Amino acid sequence: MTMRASDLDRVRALPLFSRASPEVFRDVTAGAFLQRFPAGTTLMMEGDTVDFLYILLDGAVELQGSWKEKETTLALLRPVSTFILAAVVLDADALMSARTLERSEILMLSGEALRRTMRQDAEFSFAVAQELAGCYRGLVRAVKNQKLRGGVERLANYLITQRVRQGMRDPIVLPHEKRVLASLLGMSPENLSRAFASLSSYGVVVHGAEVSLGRPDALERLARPHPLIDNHMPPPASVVGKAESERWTTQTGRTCGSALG
Amino acid sequence: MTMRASDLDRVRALPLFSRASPEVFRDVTAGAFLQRFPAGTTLMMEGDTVDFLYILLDGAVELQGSWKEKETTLALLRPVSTFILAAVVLDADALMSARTLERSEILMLSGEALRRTMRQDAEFSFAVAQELAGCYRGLVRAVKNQKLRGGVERLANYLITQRVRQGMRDPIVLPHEKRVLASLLGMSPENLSRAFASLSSYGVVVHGAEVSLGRPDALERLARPHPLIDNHMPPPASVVGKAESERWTTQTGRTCGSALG
DNA sequence: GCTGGCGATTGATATTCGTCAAGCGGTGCT
DNA sequence: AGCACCGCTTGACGAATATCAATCGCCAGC
Repeated sequence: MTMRASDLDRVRALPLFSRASPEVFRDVTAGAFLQRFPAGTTLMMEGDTVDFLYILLDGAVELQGSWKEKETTLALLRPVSTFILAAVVLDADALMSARTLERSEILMLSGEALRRTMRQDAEFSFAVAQELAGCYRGLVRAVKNQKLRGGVERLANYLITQRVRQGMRDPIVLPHEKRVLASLLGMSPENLSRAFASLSSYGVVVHGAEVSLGRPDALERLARPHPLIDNHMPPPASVVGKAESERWTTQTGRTCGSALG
Repeated sequence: MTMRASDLDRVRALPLFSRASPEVFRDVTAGAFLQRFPAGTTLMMEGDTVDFLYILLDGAVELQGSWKEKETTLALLRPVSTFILAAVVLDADALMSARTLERSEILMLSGEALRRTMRQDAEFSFAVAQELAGCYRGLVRAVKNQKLRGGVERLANYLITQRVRQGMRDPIVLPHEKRVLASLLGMSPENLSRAFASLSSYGVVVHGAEVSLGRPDALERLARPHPLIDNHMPPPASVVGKAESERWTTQTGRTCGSALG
C-alpha cells in the first residue's frame, strides 16, 4: 500500500479511532487504500451508493447539495476529516456530492468492514455514535446560523470564528476562494463582496485573501457570536492537552465538516 | 410507575430498541419515568445540561433555536419520537429548546444509563449510531431545503410531503398552527399567507387547517420534489411490512424530528 | 512584455422577504 | 348576546438579496 506510516498515525489519532483497540483498528483499516486526486475532482455525486468511508489526509474538499441547477456548499473540509460517515453507517446513498478544491490525499476505508466492526465492538460503535452526534450538532448549528442570521451577520461571525481558529492572528487569511465561501455562507459572490464592504465601517479591511479585523470588539458587537451557534474551538496546534482537544473535536463534529469551513 | 404496558410496547417498537435484547431494554429503561405536560410547557432551554433522553408518546413538541430575541423552529415532533439523543450521547448541553405544542406525554430515560448500556452492548450502540445517522441525514435535507429553495417552493414541497404522509387524501389537514409552520419553513406568518395565496394558481385552496391540492401534478411541476431533499416516506399506518417501515424510519431520522414536521 | 482568462468588484435593476399597521373571523369567557 | 382575545389575512412600505452587465486586477501562457 502506498501509504506513509505517519498517515496511519494521523488516522489513529482521530477521535473515531483514538480509543480503539489495536485489533479493531486493524480490522477497520483492512483493505483500506490511499488515493490522490487533482483539484476539481468529483469524488462522489448525490445519490451515489456509498461503499467507503472517506478520510481527507491532505488538501481540501467541498461537500455540496444541489437542486434544479442550483448548488450550495454544505461544508468545507480540511485535514484530518472523515466524511459521509452517516451514509456508510446506514449503508445508504449519499445526500451530498463531494469534490476536491485542491490536490488531495484521501484514505478510503471499507464501509462494510466498518459496519461489521461496529457490530462486534461496543467501544468502537460508541465512538462512531459520538462522532455522528458531533456531526449532527454541527448541522444544528448550521441551520440556526442560516435561519436566524442575515448575510452580513453570518460573514461577521465567520470572520470571528476564523480569527479564533487561526490563533488570534491579524490579519487572518481566508482558507478558500471567496466564491466558495459565499456558497457556504448562503449568499451570492456579489453579495459577499458587498457584505465585506459594509463591514469596513467596523474596521474590516480586505486585501485579497488577507482580512484584517481592525476593531474586533466592534465587529463582535455586530456579530454577537453565541456558543450554541458558533463553535469557537481552540486553534488546531494549541498548547491545550490532547484529551481536551479530542473532546472538542468529538463534541463539535469537526472531523465531519462543520459549517465553519 | 404510572405507565401503561402499551406505552412500553410502543417504545420497544422504535428502531432504537426493536432489535435490543430484553436485558438491554430493561437496563436502558431502568429508572425511566413518564410525565405529562400541558400545552406550551418549556421542557428544556438551549444551553441546559441534558440528563435524559426524551421520548414523545403523545401530543406534539417543537424544537427551536434562538438568537438575539429571534426564534426559529428546527423540527416538529409527533409520537412516537425521541429527541436530544445527540446531546445525551455526548453528555453535552442542549443546542435547542423544546416546548410542548399540545398536552403531551413524555417518557424520560436516564442518559447515564443509556451511555452505560451503549458501552456494554455493541448491537445497541450500533442502533444508536444508525438512529443518529438518520437524524444527521434529516438535517442535511433541511439545510438543502433551506438554502436551495425559496419560500413558495418550500411550502409547495411541504404540502406534497404531507399529502404522501396522509395517504394521498384530499384535502390534507395541516397538523400545526400556521405560524408554527411558517417558522419551520423559515418565513414570517405573513409571508406564509401570501405563499398560500400564490399557490392558488396551482390549484391549492385553503380553508382553515384544511388544504386541498386541486391539481397535484401542476403543484409538483412547481415544487420539483427530490428524493435527496424531501423524504417521501409511506404513511405511518401503511400496509407495508414492519421491517421495511422501520428501515424507513431509521434511514430518515423520523424519530428525532425531520424538518418535514 | 503582451494578452487571454478567471475571479473579484461595482453598479443598476428586479425579486423576495420582513415589518408595520389595519382589518377579519373564529373561540371562549362573562 | 356581547365582548375580548388571538390567530390569520391583506396591504403598503422598506430592507435584504439575487441577477445581469460591465469593469478591474491578477496570474499564466505565449
